[in-house]
Amino acid sequence: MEACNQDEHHSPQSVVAEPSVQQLERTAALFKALGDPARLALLYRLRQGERCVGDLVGDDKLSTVSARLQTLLNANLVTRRRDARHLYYQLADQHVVELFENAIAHANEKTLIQGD
Amino acid sequence: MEACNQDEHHSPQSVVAEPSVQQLERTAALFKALGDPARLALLYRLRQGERCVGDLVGDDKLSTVSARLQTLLNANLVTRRRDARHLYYQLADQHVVELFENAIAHANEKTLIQGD
DNA sequence: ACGACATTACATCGAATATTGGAATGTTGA
DNA sequence: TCAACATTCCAATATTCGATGTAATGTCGT
Repeated sequence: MEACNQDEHHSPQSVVAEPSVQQLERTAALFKALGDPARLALLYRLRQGERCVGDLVGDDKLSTVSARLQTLLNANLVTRRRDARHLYYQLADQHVVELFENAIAHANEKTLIQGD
Repeated sequence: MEACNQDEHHSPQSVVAEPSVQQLERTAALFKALGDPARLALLYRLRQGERCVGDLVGDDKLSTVSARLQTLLNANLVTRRRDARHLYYQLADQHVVELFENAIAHANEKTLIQGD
């Protein structure tokens, strides 16, 4: 069995320094939260500014949207503040937008061949 | 009910131009594939160069690792080439590394408070 | 073509996750 | 404090996902 070591370049560029198990888990959790079209759509709408839950309810149930926002909140992708009876959600930071756009770019790039 | 439009800044910066449903789905699929510690660990190991499946089997079953690689392949995160009986997997592009590192950075940044 | 080996494909099962209705919580204005 | 409203919490159900054993595929050397 074992017999195909390649070991090409020991690139010391782009150093992340051995991600720990915890780091991997956190990062995976972050990606997992991003891994749903409905949640991505929410994030996208939040790019235009903060919104309260009621504003974000489309055809979905309120509790559904609330749960999605909760997921994004747990992943630190959004923050929220209360104003009167409303809870306003907002993107956590510009970082998120970048991740988002990078991913869309990558996703498009890699699927050009297969036509849209 | 409906009554809390905010509409802050119509930021024309960072333009992704209305992601279509398909784009959202693809992007979500990409993130979903990244949303697992074991798969991230595989990607991390592939940063050092291409590896065949046998080399990547740790304590896990071969079929398990193969399935993970398949998931990454479907998401266009890795490519593979055949050499004799071995299939060598490789990161699809530098894009992937960037996404990965951005995410780790974000994940760390956002959890500093809670101690490691 | 045959036997050995590397890897994938399929089917299954248990675990994790999403959706949703309804009850509970918190906030406001009177 | 009470009524109305915005949102979350909880529990049940439905769906999706990951790990894995086994069968199948593909490749090599002879």
